[in-house]
Amino acid sequence: MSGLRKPGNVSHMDRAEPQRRVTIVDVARHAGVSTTAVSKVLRNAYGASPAMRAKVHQAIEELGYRPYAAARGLRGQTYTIGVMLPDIRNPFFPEILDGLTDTLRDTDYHVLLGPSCDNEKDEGKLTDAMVDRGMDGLVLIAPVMSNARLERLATTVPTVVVGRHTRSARYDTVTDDDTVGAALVVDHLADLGHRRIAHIEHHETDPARLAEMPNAVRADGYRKAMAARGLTVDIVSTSYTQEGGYLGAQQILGRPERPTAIFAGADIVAMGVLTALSEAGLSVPEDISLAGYDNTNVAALGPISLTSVDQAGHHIGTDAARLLLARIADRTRPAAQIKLSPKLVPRRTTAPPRA
Amino acid sequence: MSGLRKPGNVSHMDRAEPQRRVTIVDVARHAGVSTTAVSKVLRNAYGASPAMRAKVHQAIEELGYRPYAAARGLRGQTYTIGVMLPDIRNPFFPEILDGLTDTLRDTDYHVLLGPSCDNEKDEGKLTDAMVDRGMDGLVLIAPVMSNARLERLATTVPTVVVGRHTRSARYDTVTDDDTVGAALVVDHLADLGHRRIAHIEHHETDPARLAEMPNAVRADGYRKAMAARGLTVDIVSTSYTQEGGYLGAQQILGRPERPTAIFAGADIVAMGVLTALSEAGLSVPEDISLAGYDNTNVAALGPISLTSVDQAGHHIGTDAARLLLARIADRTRPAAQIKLSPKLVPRRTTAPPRA
DNA sequence: GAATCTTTGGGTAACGTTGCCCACTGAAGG
DNA sequence: CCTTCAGTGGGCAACGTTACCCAAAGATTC
Repeated sequence: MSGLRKPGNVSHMDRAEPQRRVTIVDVARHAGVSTTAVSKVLRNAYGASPAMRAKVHQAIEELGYRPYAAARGLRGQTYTIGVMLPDIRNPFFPEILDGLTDTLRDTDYHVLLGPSCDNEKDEGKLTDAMVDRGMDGLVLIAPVMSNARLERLATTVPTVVVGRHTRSARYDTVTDDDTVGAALVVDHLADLGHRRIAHIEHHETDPARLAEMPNAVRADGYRKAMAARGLTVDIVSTSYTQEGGYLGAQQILGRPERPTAIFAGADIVAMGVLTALSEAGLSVPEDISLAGYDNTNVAALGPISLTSVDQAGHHIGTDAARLLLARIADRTRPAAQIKLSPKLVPRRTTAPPRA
Repeated sequence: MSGLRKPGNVSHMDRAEPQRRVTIVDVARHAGVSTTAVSKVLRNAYGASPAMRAKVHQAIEELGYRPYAAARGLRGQTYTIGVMLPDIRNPFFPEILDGLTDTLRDTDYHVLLGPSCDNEKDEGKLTDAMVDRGMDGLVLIAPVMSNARLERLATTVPTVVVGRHTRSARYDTVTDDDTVGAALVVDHLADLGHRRIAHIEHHETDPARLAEMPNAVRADGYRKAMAARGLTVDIVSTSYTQEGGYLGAQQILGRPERPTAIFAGADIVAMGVLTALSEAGLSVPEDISLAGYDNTNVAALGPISLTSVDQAGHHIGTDAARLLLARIADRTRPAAQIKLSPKLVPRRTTAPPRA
């Protein structure tokens, strides 16, 4: 009525909810072809001529069309990878995540992360939620759920398990040799002259998981390495968190005979230990040596400079992504087990014990 | 053939892909009612008698039915909340996340997190992906995208913006007063006797964002507080990462006249600063004072004991969740702006300058 | 006792996409 | 000239769920 209309992008900003989503039907109409044709172009399936492809691509461009993943899900694919991890605060996991996203960046897949879940119930809820959302593949980092459940899950959706020392025909695994890693630390400390080396582990009671979870295997590696050196095992069970480290250290310091070195099962645990030691007025490594595990960024921090074990998180992530893509492409392929080797990174928190 | 069959849960473990998902149709048949009825019970909608509810619930139980969120998405709801954050390594964000998940725990909603995205392009991809997956609501933490895009996004899907100092009729916001927070630090240092106080900020050039992004507002608060004290502003621009802190500190130390205090715009930045200082053989706070921002767990760590500014991340998270739920329930409700106040937490990294 | 509500239940058409099929064309092969 | 076939395009029925209807029956009102 009142003069010329502007191309419409102004008016739609002022209305409450004017925009209906652009669908494949709109694209088809705009390009003057069938929806089937558009779908074929989208999935670059067989049966679309170059001319057709061009027409459709132009229409997609002009309309700003994006396929609706929720609808695709109903047909079987959502182009979504779900990642589950035990604790978002543990700085080791971002490394793995970076490896995953770097590898997945130039595929059609998107990565979505669940919030931290450190127990079987939360894991169940999260994996259910991911399956219910039609995710195409799952990466489970150090899951604690039962093997039966893991098998069942992997039968439902392509799955890669990271960190847990299991072997299954249904899912692939990427692990780092935690037995060797623990031995690296024990040997390092023993070589420095330490005899009383305590270990703070993440508590684990389930007999099945005792042989499988990275924390349990690490503790077992410690046990074996200590035994091989003829040293007495001294384990405190808390959790792989900063608080776990703090409490574990307090427990250790409360004893009549204090160890000369502490091997924390994870860097984040070592952080808590540092707080407890500092509160107790003990200095590292003069009064007590400390080693962590994971070689996270924090370990390299100047004032901390924590001796740790590197397990190449980024590499773990890229391997996991590759395995998952392969499994999505062919669900019947034989399951692969990738096992990586850890390296010791000595820093300033470990030194010979005071004479 | 060979003896009795076990109740079937063994055999299905051995086949490749036997399980078809239990659908609403199966439940309806099993309960002897219509699918409509089941749907009503699921959504506890009007028009289902108590007897009917009981029957359906029992069938759901017996069949182990879970609604397929991907299919629900096609009808409008996925019961999924998407969270976008700039950097998963920044220990401040897990606090917000905990607040979110705690509040959402006993609702039907699930939280899914995008991988870190620190630039406009990644943000665009992630938010598109979330919209395409039919998410019911989005929480954007310190997004850098343009205001126009933010408006458009919020028109498409219920959105809460955290940290960014914008006001819009389309989305709610939760922010902390960064101007005050910066002043708290400057005043604290100035009161201790410091005159040369440098600030490491997250680089920001876009004029629109200069007034909106928490980092920019923090820098501006620093500027104003310094001016109010008659002190000379000294800003180094890097990023809110550990590396940014490291590089920023190196830049500061390379100058002819060294400041007596550094105000890092985030705790994670302060961590990098600590490394650089330690490498330069400088001790904190004897040679130089250091303050961070966010009061993360690491700041409280014994050997670090970083003076910082607390902005109650958990509280921010619960507020954001509540606002989002309210907006999902009523998309036309007036937009709310919640502004929280920061508190200074003095620790051992700040002290009077050497005389 | 007729008219009007309220309660309870179900039928059905979407939502946006894809995979299976079939139809048509023109070229190659006998 | 008739068959075969690859290439190209489209019709259509799902996928699992929900919202909008309408129908039947019982309860209430005048």
